[in-house]
Amino acid sequence: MGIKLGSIIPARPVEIAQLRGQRLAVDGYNLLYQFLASIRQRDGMPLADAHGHTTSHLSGLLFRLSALAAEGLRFCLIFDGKPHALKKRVLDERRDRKIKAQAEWEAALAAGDLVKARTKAQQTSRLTPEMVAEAQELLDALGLPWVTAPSEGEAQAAAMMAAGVVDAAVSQDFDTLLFGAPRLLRNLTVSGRRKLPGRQAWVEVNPEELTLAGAIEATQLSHEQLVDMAILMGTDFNPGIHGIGPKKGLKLLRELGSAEAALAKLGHKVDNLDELRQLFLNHPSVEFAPTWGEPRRGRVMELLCERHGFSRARVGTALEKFTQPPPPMGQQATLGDF
DNA sequence: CGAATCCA
DNA sequence: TGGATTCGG
Repeated sequence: MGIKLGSIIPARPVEIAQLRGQRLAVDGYNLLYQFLASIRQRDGMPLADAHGHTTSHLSGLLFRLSALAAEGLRFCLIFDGKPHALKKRVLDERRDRKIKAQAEWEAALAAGDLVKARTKAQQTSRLTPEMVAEAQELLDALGLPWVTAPSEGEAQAAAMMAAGVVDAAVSQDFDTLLFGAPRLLRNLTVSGRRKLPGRQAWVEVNPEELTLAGAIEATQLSHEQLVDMAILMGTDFNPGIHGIGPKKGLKLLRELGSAEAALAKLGHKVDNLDELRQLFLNHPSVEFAPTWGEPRRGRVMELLCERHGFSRARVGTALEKFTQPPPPMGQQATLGDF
């Protein structure tokens, strides 16, 4: 899930139109998980085909990527590889939360509380290897490149940006910046206003851009010091110091300059400090230069329509968006322009 | 979630 | 017509 850095790192809103022509490295699990959690029916069940196989992730992937491809954005998906042994604690916690949510979902359904049921159902979301494999098959059929990282996908995306083969990383997690990605896009969706499942409430979710340079300027900390601050707060690889969040973490690093100094002052010890630092500053990655191709209509139709019962008309409309030229730059044409 | 549809 | 609601699989 990553680190809570939203309060101390500046974000600037970006328009989709400003991203035309850019190559974006998307955190694949992050994206599929969001679809799996959010594309659900009122009782909380995900979309499924006639055989009961979940299709929310495929629906989300096709319609999100086609809508953004129509705006001229190009995507490369990055999937996590083998998690580091130190991530076990986080993964175990995640699994336990899902088991608990499963029971609460069933209880809410039995009590007839559909709103609560949906919320709990979302928390049970689990991406299976089959779902990931089918999403990758869809990407192949769409002509979109993807790569599996040796370990953390966010580090792979950062390395690809450094190599100049993509222009930005797309993820909800701030960790991407700690892995050294110069530029991170969050909330990259099509529509702005989003209704909360509860009741009469909406939230604005607009795409925003964060940069490592912006984080460094705002905090007056180096990249290495930002990593030290995160280690004090707790990361996916270490539990952190109880009571240290973004505010105190920033203050400590500003005043003392390093995790060692901060730990000494707090009377705490982190045995594997250097190993933790290296996980962010020198994470393994592979060389990968993405290339983009045309969608193979037959393959997409076979996968989505024949195998999973998607509407041929809806899939056809989505496919056209990959080949249609993007609208011209600048403000949208209105009737007044004619 | 995005697309399609509904309706003041 | 566009904001709210429902559908999709």
